[in-house]
Amino acid sequence: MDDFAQWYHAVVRKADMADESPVRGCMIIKPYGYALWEAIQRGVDERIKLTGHENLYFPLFIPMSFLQKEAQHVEGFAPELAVVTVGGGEELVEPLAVRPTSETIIGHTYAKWVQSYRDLPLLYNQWANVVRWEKRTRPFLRTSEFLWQEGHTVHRTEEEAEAETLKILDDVYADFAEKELAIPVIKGRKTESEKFAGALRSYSMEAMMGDGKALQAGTSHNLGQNFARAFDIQFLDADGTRKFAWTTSWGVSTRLIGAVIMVHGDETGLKMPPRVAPIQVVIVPIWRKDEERAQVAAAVDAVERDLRAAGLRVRSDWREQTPGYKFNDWELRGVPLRLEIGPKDVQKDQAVLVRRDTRAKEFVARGDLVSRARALLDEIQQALYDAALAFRKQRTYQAQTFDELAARMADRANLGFVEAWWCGDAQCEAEVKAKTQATIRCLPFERSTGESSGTCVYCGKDAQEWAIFAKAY
RNA sequence: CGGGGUAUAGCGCAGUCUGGUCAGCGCGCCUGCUUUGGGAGCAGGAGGUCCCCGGUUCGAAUCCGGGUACCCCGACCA
Repeated sequence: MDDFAQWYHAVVRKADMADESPVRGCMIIKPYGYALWEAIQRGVDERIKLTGHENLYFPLFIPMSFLQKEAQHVEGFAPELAVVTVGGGEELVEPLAVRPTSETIIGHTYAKWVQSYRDLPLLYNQWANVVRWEKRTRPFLRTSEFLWQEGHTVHRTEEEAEAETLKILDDVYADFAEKELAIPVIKGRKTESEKFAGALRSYSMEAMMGDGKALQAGTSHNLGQNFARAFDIQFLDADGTRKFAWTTSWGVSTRLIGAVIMVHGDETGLKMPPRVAPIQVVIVPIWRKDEERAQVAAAVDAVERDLRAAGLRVRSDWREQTPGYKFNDWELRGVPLRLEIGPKDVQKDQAVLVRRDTRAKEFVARGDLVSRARALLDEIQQALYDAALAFRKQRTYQAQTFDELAARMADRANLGFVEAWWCGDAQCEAEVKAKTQATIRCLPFERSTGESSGTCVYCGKDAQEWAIFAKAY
């Protein structure tokens, strides 16, 4: 794991998650990777709906003029736009941008849908692909085209919009990341320089990867009235006056797949969190002679049926390779539980269960298999979370001075998060970034300090902001 | 967009300096037999625009010129 970047690429390829595409910066998501994405979609979509939102779909193409209506927004996205100028062999009167995100086209439409305070709130979400022309890409972490969901809501008051923004971060994103992906996250507010182009305030959940770098795993933005003003989203309030609405937007993407890989993986390969694992239990049959194969096959079929009936995602591997090959192969793919059945097991009416995370092996009586498998999957889910949290704690430091901060960021082998006071000045933030490559990932809601103020890690002046500095993906 | 590097079989590479048995190796793939509780063995086999264009030469993967693509480092990254 010395070269984390190399390890990451190798795992993505060997675990059969993705393939390279003929188009620069784009990727082909293969079935095993896409199955993980589908599990992510299920978990996130369920929570989005439980919090009162509905799905809809907006077009891929956005008139260029729309993007230009919000000054900061266009400034933020202009460099990475893909633009269509020809359609049907003819030059377009107005070029169409391939959506980098849909605030503008949705804002344009919401202006028509919102007339009265009785129309509010509007709580919609879409699952879509977006395109951002990136200079440097990495599978799942940053690709020119990626899949995501983007929620876009409209509210009557600032308080309501703020509450929505935070609810998504807490009840949808962080809840999903921690309970399903077994990834502990730090929730917090983005600084002015790190916030979404056009937002009033941005919030994010940050996770620590296996190399100590931070990954923004989900963001939620209170857009204030910026887009409402740009697109004229107004409503007649109960008091008879016309007011600009308050909007929010929020998203998680296929980047979460990269997070799963980088948080849980080890020298052997992936470790899929059981709750989202495309395959939770893989059955490897073992036999020598033909009559053994027949007996083993009967046992495997019966076990497979039972596990499936219990709601588990199971696959039996009848490929011609040797058992040893299959063990390694499924460990590389991160399947949480392996179940072996051979002639000896058939005779004893048992099976062998092996955990991917600890490789602990146990013999389980045929009748106890389902309950034992379930229990082990729960244990693995918890163990992955615990290990990730322990790692993050071990790699989280505090710094009083810039020298301490810089030293931490220079220590590659022990890279991690550094917590420190910050005066709030963007200049200090920029200087730290220029000198150490570390950025303020967020101003965490939960502070690991009892003090309410201190001195800025860079300039030494009075500081009220407790910040998390880290190198980021 | 700056600095460096690479391009030869599906993947990873050798060969290039010094032009001529250099179209090669490992893995993978196909066929057969033997195997199978931690990455099997043997035998046979398929697979190439040596990135592209042009030049030098009797002869170019190899030398020269131009182009393209990709990788690494930096800058950028809502």
